[in-house]
Amino acid sequence: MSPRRRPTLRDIALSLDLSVNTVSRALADKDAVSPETRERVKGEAERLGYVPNTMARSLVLRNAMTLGLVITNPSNPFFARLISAIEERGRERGYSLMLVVTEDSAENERRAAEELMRWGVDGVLAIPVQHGAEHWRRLRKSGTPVVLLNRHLPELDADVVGVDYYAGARAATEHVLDSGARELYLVEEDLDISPVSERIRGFQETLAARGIGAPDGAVVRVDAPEGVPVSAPFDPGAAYAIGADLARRAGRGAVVLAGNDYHALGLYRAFTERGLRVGVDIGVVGHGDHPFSAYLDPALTTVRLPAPDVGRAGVDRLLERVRSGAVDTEPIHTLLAPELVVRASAGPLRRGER
Amino acid sequence: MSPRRRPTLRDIALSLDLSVNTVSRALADKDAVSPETRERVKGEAERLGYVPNTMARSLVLRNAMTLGLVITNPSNPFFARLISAIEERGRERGYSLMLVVTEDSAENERRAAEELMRWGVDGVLAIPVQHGAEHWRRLRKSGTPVVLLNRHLPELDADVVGVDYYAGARAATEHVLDSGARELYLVEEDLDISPVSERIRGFQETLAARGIGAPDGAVVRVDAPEGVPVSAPFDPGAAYAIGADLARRAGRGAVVLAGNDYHALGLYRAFTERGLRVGVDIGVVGHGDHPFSAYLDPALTTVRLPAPDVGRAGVDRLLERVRSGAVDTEPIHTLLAPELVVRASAGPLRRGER
DNA sequence: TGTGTCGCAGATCACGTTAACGTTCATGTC
DNA sequence: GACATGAACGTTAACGTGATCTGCGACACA
Repeated sequence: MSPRRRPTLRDIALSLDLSVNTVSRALADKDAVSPETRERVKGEAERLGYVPNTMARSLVLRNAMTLGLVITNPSNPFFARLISAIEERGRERGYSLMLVVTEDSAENERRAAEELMRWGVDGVLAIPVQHGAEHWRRLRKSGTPVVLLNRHLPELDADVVGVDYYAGARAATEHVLDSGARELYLVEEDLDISPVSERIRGFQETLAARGIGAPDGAVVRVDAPEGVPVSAPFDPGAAYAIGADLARRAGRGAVVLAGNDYHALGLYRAFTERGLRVGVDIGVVGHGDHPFSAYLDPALTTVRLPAPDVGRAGVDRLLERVRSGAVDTEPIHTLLAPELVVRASAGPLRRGER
Repeated sequence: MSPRRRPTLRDIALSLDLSVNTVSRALADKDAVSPETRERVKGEAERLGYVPNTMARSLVLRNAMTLGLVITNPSNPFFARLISAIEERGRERGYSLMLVVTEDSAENERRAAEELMRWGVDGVLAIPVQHGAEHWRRLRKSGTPVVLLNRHLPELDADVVGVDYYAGARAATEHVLDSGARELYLVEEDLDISPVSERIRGFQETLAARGIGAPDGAVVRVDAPEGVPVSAPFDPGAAYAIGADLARRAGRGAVVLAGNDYHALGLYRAFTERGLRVGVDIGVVGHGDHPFSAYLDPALTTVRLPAPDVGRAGVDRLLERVRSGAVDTEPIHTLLAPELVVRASAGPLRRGER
C-alpha cells in the first residue's frame, strides 16, 4: 500500500461539492451549517480518514498549542516524575510537549531555546543550567513566557516554581540535632545552582541558630559528573569516593546529610565497608526520597520532594502567563514545601566516644 | 516591553526593499543571490532578531522534522535513559522530539497516536501498551512509520528495537545454576508484555535444558501498580509484599531472579527482615542494572540493559524508514544483547540443609 | 549585431487551515 | 409588493515559508 497523501479539508469539500470553509465550520461544530450538511461532512471525514493538520491550524491561529520542556537529565528520579506530571497537566489543558535534554550543557540549552523559539511554542518550562540567561531573555522578548523549574537563576527575573530546599535542609538538620547529634556534615554536588546553595544555607543557619559550631570542612563538595557519556544516570560513585575521607574524619554519632539520595547511597557503602553501621555508628540523611530509599538497609531518612505538585504548578503558572500575555510583569516565585520522612538511617545513634 | 510580533521574512524584505523570496534564499544559503545582498539580508535578520518559523516551513516542505516518542513511564530508569538517548540522537539528526506519556493506559496511547498524527510527525517511537494496535496501523497507513521500542506487539507487524530479554534471563539463570543453586524462582510483573514473557521463557528453557525441575509456582507474578497516581515511580513495594511468602517457601541456597532491580530491592528487605542474609542464605538476581544496584549491600548481581544503544538504534531505524518512505515493507527486529553483571547477591550461597 | 549564457532578482503558486466578509435565497412583516 | 431578517453557504485573504518559473541586464563569443 502506498503511503498516500493525507486527506485534507479540500478533499472532503471536493467530494461533497462544498466549500472548504463550510467543511471547516462543520467539523469545528460552529454554526452557519445546516444539521444535514454537518452530518454529511462528518461522515465523509470519517470515511476518508481525515485528520486535521495541527501545524496549518497553528500557523493561522498563531498559537502552537505546545509547551517546551528543557530538562537537564531525565535520569534524575525527581526530574523523571516532573516530566510525567508536566506532560499530563499540559495534555489535560490541550497542550503537547516538546522535550529537549541539555545534560547540563549551557551550549545545549542555548540551542534548545533557539529551537523552541523556531517552533513558536506558547511557553517554556526549563530546569536551567547555571550560567547564561540571554537566550531566555530573547525568548521572552519574542513573547514566549518562560517559567524556571526547581532552580532559581539570579540573572533572570522569571517566574520560578520549585521546592523550598532551604526549609528541607532546615528540617533535616533540626531533626538530626533534636536526635542529639552534634557533629554534622553536608555533602553536596559541586554545582553552582540554587538548590545546592539553599540547602547549604539551611544547614548552616540552623546550626548557627542553635549555637552549634560546624566542624572544619563541614560542607563537602562532590564532583559533579563531568564528561560523562550522555544519558548517564545519577551515580552514587562520587559520594562513595569521598565517603572514605568522611569516615575517617567523623566521630561516632556524627551525621552526614546528603544533597540527594544517590549520594546517601554512596555513603552507605563507603561507611559499611569501613565497619561503620549506618544508623548506629554514623547517621545518614538523604534528600529526594527516591523510590529505592525506603527499602535500603537501614531505611533512609530523607526529604520528600513534591514532584507532581511542582510539575502541575509550573504548568499552571506558565499557562496563566500564556493566557494573560503578560510576559514581563513582576515574576512570581512559588516554593513548595518538602516533607521530612523519618526512617532509620539517622539514628538513634551511639554517642561518640573516640 | 510589549510582546511584539516576531519578525518574518517579509519584515526583512520590506526593510531592505527586496522580495520575500530573495530573503529566503539568502538566509538558506542558496545561490541566485549576490554576496552583497546575502550579507545585507543576514545583517538585517540579525538586527531584527529574525527567527525562522518552523511550522510554516514544515507546512510547505511537508515534513515536520519531528519525531514522536510515546512512553509509558519516565520513572522507569531504563526508560529515562532511553528518553535521553533518543532525544540526543534525534537532535543530532535535526529532529525535535514530541513526548507523550501513557502511564500504560491503552486509551491514552490511542489518543497519543491521534495527536501525533495531527502534528504530522515524521515518525513515531513507541513503548506500546499490550493491547490494541489499530491506532498504530492508522498512523502507518497515513505514511508515518512506527518503530516499537523494548516491547514486541504480536498484533502489529512493525519494526522492533529492543533488548534480548530471553538471552538476559538465560544468562542470569545459567550463572545461578553454574554457582550450584538448584532451587530457582522468578519474580515478574503481572503484565502481558514481551519482556516479561521472554524472560520467563529464558528462565524455563534454561532450567529444562539442564534437566532441572522448577519448584511449583517457580514463576511468581507481582501485581502491576494499578490505579496509582500519575507519575508514580517504580516501586519495590509489590515485590516486598510477596517476598514474605517466598522467604517461607524457599530453602537455603535458593535463588530468586527478579524482573527488575526494584523488585530485587523489595526482596532484599523482605528477606533481611526475616533473618535471611542475601547472597549467603538466599540469592537474588536483578534485571536492569539500575544506578543504585551496584551500591546495595550486597551489591546486586543483575543484567545490564544497553539503553543508549536501544535508543540510538531505534532512532536510526525510524529515520531509515522515514528516508526510504517504505512504511510497509518487511519489519525488522533488532534485539540488542544485555550483559550479565556478576556482583555479590547471587552467592556463593550456603547450600541448603532444611 | 545577433545570440547564447549566466548571475541575480521578482512573480506566482502552493502547503492546509481559519476568519472576515459577501452572496444567495427562503421566510416573514407591514 | 417592498423590504428586512437570518440561515446557509461561498469567496477571499491571511498565516510564513519554499519551489518553480520568468524576467532582465551584463557579458562573451561568433
